[in-house]
Amino acid sequence: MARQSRQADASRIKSILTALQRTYPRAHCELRYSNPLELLIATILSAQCTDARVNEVTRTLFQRYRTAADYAEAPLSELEEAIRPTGFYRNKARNIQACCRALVEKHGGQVPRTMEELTALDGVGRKTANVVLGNAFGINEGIVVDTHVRRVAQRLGLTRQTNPDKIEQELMQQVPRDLWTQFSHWLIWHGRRRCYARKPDCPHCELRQWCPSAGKV
DNA sequence: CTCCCGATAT
DNA sequence: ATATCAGGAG
Repeated sequence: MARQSRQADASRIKSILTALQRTYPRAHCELRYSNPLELLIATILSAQCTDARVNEVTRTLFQRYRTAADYAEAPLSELEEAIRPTGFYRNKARNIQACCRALVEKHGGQVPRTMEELTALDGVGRKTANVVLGNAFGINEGIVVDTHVRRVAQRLGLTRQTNPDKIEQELMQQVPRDLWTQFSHWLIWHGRRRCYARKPDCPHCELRQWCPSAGKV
C-alpha cells in the first residue's frame, strides 16, 4: 500500500477531524494558569513531566511568585526547591530565571506575543511558544508537537517524519488554520485517554476506522 | 546525538 | 529492568 490519492487523504483527514471534534468537544489545556506568565512557566515545567504534577507544584509556586521580576530576583536555590518534583529542576530553574530576566529587561515584564520573541527566550522552543500563543493569546501560529501529538499523528499516518518541526509543517498543511490550537488539544487528549504510548486501547478507539495502525502497535 | 531529573507503569 | 511523562539546549 504505497499511497492513495491526494483526494482520499483530504477526505480522511476531514473524517478524523470530525471524529475528534465529536469525541473531545471540551478539549482544552490542562495546565492550570490564570495569566500568560503562569502558562509560560507551567509549560516550561511540563517537559518530561505529567501535567498533574506540574499543577501540584504551581499551586504553591504561583502564590509565591506573581511577576516576572519575582522569578528574576529569587535566589536560584529557592526556585530549584520550589519546582524540584517536576524533574530537570536545575535546568528548568535556570531557564525560568533567565527567561524572566529577559522579560523584565526587554519586554517590560510582559510575555511577548510573537513566535520569534518567544523562542528567543531561554528554555522556550516552538512547542512551548505554540502553547502560550494558542492558549493565552488565542493566536493560531502553529501546531503544538509534543510527545502525544507526535505519537498519535504518526500512528494515524498523518506524518512519517520524526523531527518535531517537520511534523508540525506536515500537520499545518493538512489541518485548517483556525483549528490548529484545537487540533493540538484533540491529539493530546487522545494520546492521554486512548492512544497510550505503551498499550494503545485500539478496541475502544473512536478513530479506529481511519487508523492504519489500529491493532498493529 | 547526549544530557538533564525522578516518579510511575509495565 | 525499562519505557514514558504537554522538551530544550549543547
